[in-house]
Amino acid sequence: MAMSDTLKAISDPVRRQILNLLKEEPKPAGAIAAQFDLTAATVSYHLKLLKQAHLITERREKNFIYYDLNASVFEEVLSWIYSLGIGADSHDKN
Amino acid sequence: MAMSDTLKAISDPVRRQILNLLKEEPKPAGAIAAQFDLTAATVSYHLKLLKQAHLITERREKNFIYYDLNASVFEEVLSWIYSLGIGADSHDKN
DNA sequence: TTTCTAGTTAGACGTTTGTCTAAATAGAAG
DNA sequence: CTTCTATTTAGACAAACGTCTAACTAGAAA
Repeated sequence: MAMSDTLKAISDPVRRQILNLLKEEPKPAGAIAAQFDLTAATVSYHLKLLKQAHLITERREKNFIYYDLNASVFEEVLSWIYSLGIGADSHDKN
Repeated sequence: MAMSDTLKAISDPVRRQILNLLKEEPKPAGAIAAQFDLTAATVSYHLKLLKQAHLITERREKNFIYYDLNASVFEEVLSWIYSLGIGADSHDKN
């Protein structure tokens, strides 16, 4: 179930771009929405799906809701991809 | 465009299972379809999407069409995931 | 050439998805 | 308390998706 949710979540380009935006630091919903030619409601819908997939977490501060990336859920996806036998390229952290 | 196609393709559980089936060796469409409670037409539809995403290749032999896994297209996906800053776990080939 | 076999293509149909507008909520500020 | 700000929720809707049945195609076999 978990991996299915993760892959469904990142199958949409808007949601992938949201993750890219959160790579550096947490951002409030408004700042995220400002990067797209979409209504705040639509971006909120995408944030909800990312949250349900545990790819982001939220934290309230003043009037703002900050969203933060949680890339750890990708572990399962990586394991699956590698189980298929990936090419000889190196994607490790060294 | 390429990564989008890849992620869209693997967002469906049937298509992921097809890739799992092809991990060991190429298989004809009929043998693949036999693993699912779906019509041959439906499985053919999934094979077409996987083929368009270059996740599989096909080769005709006698009356059969053999499908073979091409996991190399995952490279781009892996690069993106790692660019998000993944956890400390090791997924390399050593 | 006719027929059989493996698989695809076409068309229909219900479900899911992504988007919008309008209304609602939570909390900050006055 | 009232109002303003940031964001979500509800409802509607078109487009995309996954599935089926029926018809078609490519090639093997007889």
